[in-house]
Amino acid sequence: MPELPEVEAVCRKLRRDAVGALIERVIVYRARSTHPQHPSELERAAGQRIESIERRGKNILIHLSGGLVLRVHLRMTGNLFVVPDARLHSERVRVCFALQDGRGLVFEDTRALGVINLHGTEDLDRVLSDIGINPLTRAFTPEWLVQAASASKRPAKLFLMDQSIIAGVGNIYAAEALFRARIDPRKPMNGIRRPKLEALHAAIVDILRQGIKAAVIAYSKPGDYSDTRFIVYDRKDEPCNTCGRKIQRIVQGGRSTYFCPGCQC
DNA sequence: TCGATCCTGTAG
DNA sequence: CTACAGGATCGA
Repeated sequence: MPELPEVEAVCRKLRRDAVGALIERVIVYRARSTHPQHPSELERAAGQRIESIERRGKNILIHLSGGLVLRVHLRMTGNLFVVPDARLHSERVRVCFALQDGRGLVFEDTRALGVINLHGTEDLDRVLSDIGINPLTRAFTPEWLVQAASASKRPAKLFLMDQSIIAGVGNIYAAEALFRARIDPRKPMNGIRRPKLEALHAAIVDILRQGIKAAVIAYSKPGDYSDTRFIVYDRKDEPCNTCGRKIQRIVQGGRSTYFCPGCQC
């Protein structure tokens, strides 16, 4: 489920629902979800108030009183939201923060690959020191991308998905941005010419912004948010909207890459 | 730079 | 049954 746009949607909802709430009790149902910390570490959040919500790439940072920060990574199937009654939630909930008003902030995660940790402000910086540029800030310019590209000979798709370069782009939006910019996902980054990189820059920003809009709407409704269709992602053997050739699926870095062999060459 | 690994669920 | 899933980390 979550790449930058979906994580951003989760954060916006939490700002509305969770900020100001007092954490009364922490219940860890699945010890490994706090890896590498011991579940008891999380219990230090009890008695603290939720002051603000921040997003760094795909990380959700919940700033608490007392200088503590909860860091949540949703990985593949995680979700984080407030339920009206802390005692009533699904069996997929790995951690529950019981709030003083009776509600619950729950970390739900079907595949249980997600992680939730508690940090002091010092070691938070250390944990996040490897995070790349925020593609939705003014620092992310075409010039920045040209520079970064010149320093990497990795295939374009893997470059985009590297969280230490650009923070937040994942498998779907990488594929979509490359299609929009008509770049072959296998092409070494340092071999892509400036006009293409400028197009890629615009595509990344556009697609993420549009993704946030869609995700905010999807997350505001109950139920299923996986009904969105994409231009190339998950469209193996379907005809390209632009040229009609069949979308191809290849594997890069152990992940599926979808692209149009006609448009992206 | 691979491949395995952490997990559960769904589609074919 | 197998393949694959919107992520990241680890060791070879």
